[in-house]
Amino acid sequence: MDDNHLMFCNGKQHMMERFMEVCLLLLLYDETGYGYGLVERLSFFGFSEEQLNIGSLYRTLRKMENESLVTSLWEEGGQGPRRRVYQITETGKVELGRWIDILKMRKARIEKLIGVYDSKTGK
Amino acid sequence: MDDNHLMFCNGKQHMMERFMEVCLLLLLYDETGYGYGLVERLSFFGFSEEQLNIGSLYRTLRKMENESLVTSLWEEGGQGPRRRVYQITETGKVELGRWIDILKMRKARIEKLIGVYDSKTGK
DNA sequence: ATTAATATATGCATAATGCATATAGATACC
DNA sequence: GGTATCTATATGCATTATGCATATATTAAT
Repeated sequence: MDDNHLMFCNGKQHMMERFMEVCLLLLLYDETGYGYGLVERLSFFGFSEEQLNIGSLYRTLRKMENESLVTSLWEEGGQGPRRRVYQITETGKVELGRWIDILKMRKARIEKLIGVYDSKTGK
Repeated sequence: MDDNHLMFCNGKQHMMERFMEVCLLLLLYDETGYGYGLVERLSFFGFSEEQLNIGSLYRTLRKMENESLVTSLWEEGGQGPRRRVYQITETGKVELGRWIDILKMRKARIEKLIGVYDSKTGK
């Protein structure tokens, strides 16, 4: 069972975009980024480039801007198509901190569940 | 910040029902259960009884039955209103095993993300 | 010219999910 | 006997999440 398959259960994908949001906040924490370029940087967090839904990525970024977690501006004078460059806000950093707390709790709950599973299946 | 609050970010709740599904499969792994009674047993996995959406619980159980992960029958001769009692299927046990794999990977990704956060914020 | 790569964005359908509400039997209490 | 409460299951509605397909435009390569 490869990593890609592990993101699925019952033929459906689950809960990628919200985790993506946290990864994006973290990637933007200390440097700016633009949609297409963030694809590569997201792969570090387990989003394979083939599997990643680029439409979701753009929509997530715009939604985050709408919630004032990031700001964006069109890059000046680069070659190639224009890039919308995103920067995290203070609100975004606070939100990231909240997400970290949530993820720590979620991790604890997962560990608890796995512990029960192992005890029931004798592993 | 209490546990309840930790389930929220930006005023919205996230991703409870799918995790609930895995908890339900695990709770039904070695004994049967019915909706209302499972509320209490779910609290072990961090679902507080006040906060838990009972409507979601029933819908999740019916959906799981629809997917052949569990079967149900009306309990015979108990006192009080009738109970729809659920039992896990072999399919459900296989599905639970798949979910455990997914949760292990998700846990690893969370740990990775927290590691990066800590390194960026100097904790 | 045509194709491919880079780059951003929207439309549509389905699933997830909180909140409110409906239904109904059993029990307690006055 | 009537009423409130607890137990128990279920549905309707609105919003959000999310995959898939598609549209648009610039630049580079052939």
